[in-house]
Amino acid sequence: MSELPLIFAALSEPTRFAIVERLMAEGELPAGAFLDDFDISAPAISRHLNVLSNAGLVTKRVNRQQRLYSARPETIGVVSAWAMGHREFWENSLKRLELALQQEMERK
Amino acid sequence: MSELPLIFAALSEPTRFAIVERLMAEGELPAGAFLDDFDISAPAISRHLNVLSNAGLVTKRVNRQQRLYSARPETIGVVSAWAMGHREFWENSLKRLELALQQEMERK
DNA sequence: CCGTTAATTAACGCAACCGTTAAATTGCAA
DNA sequence: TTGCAATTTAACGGTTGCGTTAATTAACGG
Repeated sequence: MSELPLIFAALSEPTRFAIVERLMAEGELPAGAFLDDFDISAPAISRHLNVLSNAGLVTKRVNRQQRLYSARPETIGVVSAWAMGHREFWENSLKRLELALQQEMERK
Repeated sequence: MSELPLIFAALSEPTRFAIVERLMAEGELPAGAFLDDFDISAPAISRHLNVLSNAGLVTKRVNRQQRLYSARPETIGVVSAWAMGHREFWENSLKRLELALQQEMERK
């Protein structure tokens, strides 16, 4: 029984993906902080945050009128652990990918 | 422009996730190889393989009557690279997770 | 050729997903 | 208590996703 499909489902929605990225970069933020990032209503944001919470990707903390959300490192770690578990499968390809990127950088 | 949500969407479906896992473990397999793994029809399998192909997770090769599918290391590498790009965010948590797992193993 | 095997495409139904607006909840502040 | 601010819940509608069966394509084997 793997929770990965649930995690992937939560991250498959571009708005939710962006929310998680921002939370990882900036740390704890109130729900309202995402209203300016996307052209969707507050209820839509709220539901996205709830989906992320159900997948274990964020936690909620109440402070005064605000609901403060944070990304959960453990769950991002689960994704990482899955990828690392298949490292032998993709590592050669990734080396080539990194090399290509590096050469691309140097060429500029 | 990130292709990650598309990749995550493809992996969010348990059947597709299992298909990718098997292809990574066993290498190239014909479409029919997955018929016994799940309780769904051949057309359903075919559509799942097409979704995986559109996300860049598998490639198709024709040989006689068979369509042989393989997992694409580069795309798994993209997921890995994303997780590694946020390593500083989750690494401490992952260490604790590994430690807990290790202690769990030793306790048995 | 003919029948079988392997797989896909077509057509359809149902459930889930994601958006909206309106209403409800909760805390704060005048 | 009145009202505002922050967020969620309720109710509804359109689109997408995933399954089915039936039909089609393509290649092989007698």
